[in-house]
Parts: sequence; C-alpha cells; structure tokens
Amino acid sequence: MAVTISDIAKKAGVSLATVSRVLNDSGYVKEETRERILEVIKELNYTPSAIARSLSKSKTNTLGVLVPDITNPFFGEVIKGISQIADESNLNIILCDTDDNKDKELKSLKMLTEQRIQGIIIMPTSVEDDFNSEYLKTLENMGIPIVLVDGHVKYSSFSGVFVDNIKGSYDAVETLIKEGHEKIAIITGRMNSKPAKDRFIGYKKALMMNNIEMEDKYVFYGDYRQESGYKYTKEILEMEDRPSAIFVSNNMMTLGCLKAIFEGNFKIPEDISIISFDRIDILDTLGLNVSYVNGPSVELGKIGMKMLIESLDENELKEVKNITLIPELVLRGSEKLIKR
Amino acid sequence: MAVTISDIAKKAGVSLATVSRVLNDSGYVKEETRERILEVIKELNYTPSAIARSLSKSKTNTLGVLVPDITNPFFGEVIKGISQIADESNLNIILCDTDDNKDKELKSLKMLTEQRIQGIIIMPTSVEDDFNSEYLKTLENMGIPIVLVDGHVKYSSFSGVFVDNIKGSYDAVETLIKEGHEKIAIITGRMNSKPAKDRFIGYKKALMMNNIEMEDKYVFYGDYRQESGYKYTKEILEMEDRPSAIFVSNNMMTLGCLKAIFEGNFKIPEDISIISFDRIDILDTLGLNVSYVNGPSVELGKIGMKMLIESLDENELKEVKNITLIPELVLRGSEKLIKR
DNA sequence: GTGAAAGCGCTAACAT
DNA sequence: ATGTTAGCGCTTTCAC
Repeated sequence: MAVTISDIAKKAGVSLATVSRVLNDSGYVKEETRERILEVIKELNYTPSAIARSLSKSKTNTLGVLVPDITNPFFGEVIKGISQIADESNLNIILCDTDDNKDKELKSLKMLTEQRIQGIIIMPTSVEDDFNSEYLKTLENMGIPIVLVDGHVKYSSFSGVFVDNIKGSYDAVETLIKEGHEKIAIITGRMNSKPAKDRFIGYKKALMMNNIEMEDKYVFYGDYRQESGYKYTKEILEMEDRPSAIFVSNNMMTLGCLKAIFEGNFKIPEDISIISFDRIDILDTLGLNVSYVNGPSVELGKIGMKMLIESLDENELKEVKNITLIPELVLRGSEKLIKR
Repeated sequence: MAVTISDIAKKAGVSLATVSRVLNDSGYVKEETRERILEVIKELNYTPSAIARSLSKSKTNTLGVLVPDITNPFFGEVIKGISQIADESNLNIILCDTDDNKDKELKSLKMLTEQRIQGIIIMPTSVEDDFNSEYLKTLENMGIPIVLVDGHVKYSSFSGVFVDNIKGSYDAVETLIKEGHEKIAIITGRMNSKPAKDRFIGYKKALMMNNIEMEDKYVFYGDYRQESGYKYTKEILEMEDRPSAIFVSNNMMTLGCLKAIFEGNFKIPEDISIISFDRIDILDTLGLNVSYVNGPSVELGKIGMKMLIESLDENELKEVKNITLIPELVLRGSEKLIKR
C-alpha cells in the first residue's frame, strides 16, 4: 500500500541496505548516492514505518503516560511538562485517561505493554484495591521502568516525584493558627489515598505542635470532588459551634466550598477563612483572593519525565529514586482572622 | 527478550500457527490444545506484541488525536468523548498536544503517520499560515481518514463535526437586544479562525436583523486569551459612551472580562450585562450567574469519533460528511438590562 | 561504499 | 485440527 524502503531502493537503483543507511545516517554512503536516494524519497513521498523499525530494533521509543482525569487542569499541566521533555528527547508518548478507575487503568497498562512502550509515568488514582501495583511491579521486573508522579501505590519501591503534602498542609494550617484561628475545620480526601492522608497528617501535626486539640467534629471526610466540598461546607456553616477557618484538601472541593459560602452569603475572610490545597487559576483571574498551597504541576511532569529518561538507559543500574518537591504557600488574604 | 509466540509454541508442543489461532480465536483448535496453550501463556506471562501484529496485518488499530491545548477543559471534555467511543471499539489513540502551534502540529502529524495510525481527529489551531491542511490533504489522499472537530482548515473538503457558531452568537446577541440593550460591544477572537469569524458574523447579523447599526467603536478584536478579554473590557468600562452589554466570544476572554469587571467594582448585570460563548463550569460552581452559549464538548468528541470509525471502513465510499451541532443558550441572569 | 540475507514477532494462506 | 511457510518493512551483520 504505502511506499516502502524497497520501492525507494528499486527506483534509486541501490539495495535496501543503502537506503536504510541514509535514512539512519549510519555507515558510509557516497554523497552522490545519498543525494539520489534522498531525491527519490522526496519524490515518492516516503515516510518510514515506525512499526517496522520498532520491530526490527526491538525498541519503540514510546512511553506511556497514565492520568486519572484529563479534564483536571492540574494534570493537564503535568502533561505539558511531560510532553515538553519527551519532545526534546524525540520520544513519543501514548497518553491514557484512566477516569480514576482501576479497571481502566489496568486495561490501559495492558494495552501499553502490548504496544511495547519502554517506560511508564503514572499518576495513580488511589491506593485502594491495589491490584495494579502488582501488575506494575511485574512490568518493572520485565525491565520497563516506572515513574510515579504525585501519588503512591502499594509498593513504595518505585521511583517517583512527589509533593510534600504533609509540609504543605502543615504550613497552611499553622498559618491559620498564627493568624489566631483556633477552631479549624478540615475537609479531607479519601483516606485510601496517600496524598490525601498526608494532607490530613499535616493538619493534625500543625494542631498538635501548636497545642490545639483536634476535634472530631471539625473533621469532614470528603472525596476530592466538588460535591463533597459543597456538602461539608454547608454543614460547617450551619454548626452551632462554627469553626473560624476551613482547610480544604484539594482544588475541586474548594470550588464546592466556595459555592456553599457564596450561596450562604458569607464573606471571605470576614465570616469564614479558608486555605485550599492546589492552586485554582480561575480564582486569581477572577480576583477572588483565596490562599492556597501550590503544588508545582509542570515541574512535576518535567522532573518525572527526566527521571524516566534516565532509567531508560539500560546500562545505568536501576536504583529507586524519590524526589519530593516542597509546595509553596501562597497567601492572598483569605486566611485572615477578622474580628467577628 | 520478552517471551514470544514461539516460546509458547515450543513449551506447549505445538506450532506457531496454532498459538496464533487461539490468540485470535480464528480457525479450529481442539479444546484440549487450546487449554494447554492458554495455560502456558499464563505461566510464561506472555503479552502479544501489537507492533508485530500491526506489521503483519498492516493495520495498527490506532488513531491520532490532535488538540491545541490540553489544559483547556473544553478540549479535555472533547477528549473524554473521543476516548469513550474509542474504548468501546477497542481502538488505541495517540494524543498530541500541539500547543496551538502549527509547527508542533506538523511534527505530530508526521510522527503519527510514521506510527501508521489509521485515522486522525484534529482540532486545528487556526486557519492562519495554513500549510498543514495541505499535509492533511496528502494524508487523506493516502487513505487516512481525517475528521475535523470544532474548527476549519483551508480545504473544507474534510469531514467534521462543528458547532453552529453563527447561530450561537446570533441567539445570544438577539437575546440581549430583546432585553432592551442597544449598545452591545463584542470582543472577538482572531479573525483568521473560522469559529471566531462566525461568532462575529452572528453578532453582526443579530444587530442587522433588529435594525441596530453596528458601531465600530464597540467592536474589539481579541485573540481568545484572557489578557485580551481583560484589556478590552477595561477599555469598554472606561468609554464615555459605554455599551450596556458585552458579548464575549470565548471562555478564556470571559474570565479576563470578569476580572476587569470585578476589579472596577462593577456589578453584573446592574452595571453591565454580559453573555459568554462557551460554558465555564467554574462560574456555575461559584454561583456567578453568567449566561453563556454552550458548545456541546463531550458530544463533539463522541460524534467526531463515530464519524472517524465509520470512514475507517474501507468498503464504504468516502463521502465528506459535515455535522453541525446547535449550541444551547443558557441564561443565568447576566444578560438582564437593569435601569441604570 | 554497497549488497545479500537473516531476523524482529506475528498472521494467513496453503498443505496435510 | 494442526503444521509449514511466506511475507509485513525495516535494521544490521557479514561479505564483497
């Protein structure tokens, strides 16, 4: 169907090998022959088959990337970082949206191995029912390097780049305390997710270090979705012993939280203070001054990809590397304690 | 390196062909042999090579998808739609973020043809410097079906699924007029983009049909980016003969527009009315009642993918199909004309 | 400097 | 019901 290397060879009056040589700049080819071949290639509009090449070289130059939700801008930014580095190294990437679903994740993983990708960057969905990490482990044993980004799977023996979630939320909550807040609520993520758990730990730690007793009634177990942020904020706003501040564990829940606050006609920070984990671009754009803990998304992607590329080098002995990035606390005023 | 079909054959004491048969459920295999083979496959942890299969069948079952910006939730949703349908048909997709950049787009296109993808869904970046449509045309002539989503390239001879931008903005602007607005500003997109142009046309048409003279001073030529929305809204708000309403041609510029409005301490719709093209989830979430023209993103993706799959069928004669979806006008109150 | 030929892992006639 | 074999398009070793 398509024009192949042998069509080129025939038309140029040389052998396959010679064509291949000019294609790959390998071995010696007389300048004259080279030019003739190049011309024929142009003329016939030849495009080499990556498939055939991959098969022949047992090397695809393709990497797999798994994200839980492609419509979440945070992941979008991570992907930007990943693509950028991949591009520079002329690596292809196959991107899979796992829809935050272990089954889809597994299906994608299988598809990727069939495609003989040479490495995987994965942003896992959660740690629950953790059968996929077994599968990942198998892949790694088969020689496919795995790099985790912003999450943890069961076997911590994978390399990865993470955000220091504990420190991030510790800083946020401590800031609230220093502002004078004493009753600080938290809306957490699912407790089977490492990042969510760590954010909770940071919260507890900050209270403890500042001699504030944690109160169960101020702890709301959310699930990283808008709805839970909305629902629990509503509850919080109606408490008789209402906390003066809320620490919300991720961006989506913060949106829900804000909705509840606006609906109830409460003002930030006059009526209630909040700090969010994760930046929400839009808020800044709209001039809504919500303070947040900023996980470095693009950076996460870039570093993850660089780690992966390094471990692609077969010669290098594979040691497990872990890099943890410290998130930055960005204060916008929503953390302030106003006399109420 | 990896275990191959012949390893399986050897260990199971059969020939390659037989193994291939059970792998593909083709031809007859004795139940007993089948089971034995299946067992060996499990045991050796065999994963077929899609690469080898593709080469052998001259068929990759892989599609290419090009998006201008993966961090834009609108495209994220289109991708969700695409993935969903692809999944159901067991088609793989390679997704490329072109960064709204013709060169990257071209590079991705080349990469995709090397990968021998069997079809392409493309959301083009703009119509400007339109050399890629030539390339696309070449690809199509080579038998690779192309489906356009929400954009137009130079050669309108491609199939595609679009949004009726003219009608969308016509409805929006007419609504403003019916509300009593007479001075209606527009912030457009770049005039080399078909959708942007059409949205402008809808605006003009609505004015004309309602016997309102279009005033040049109310037309602001933006570029679909936040900054331009911000900048022109600032200008608008400072005009001595200030319009009572703004029609903003896309979501990003609307964000900039809102920022300018809030910064100036203007109220919607008390001080100024607006309608946006494109839904912005966050606004609803936050309880900001901005009316908008809603392009059906997920639907766009699903339909686009279905069209592509249809034209994958080689038997089918390839006719150019165009489907245009009518966007829905969602009124939230920001269009109201309040006595000022 | 160039060519011949084996091989990458699999499929699909064609035999048996 | 199963085996043999010729490709798929390319790379690479070994000859010449």
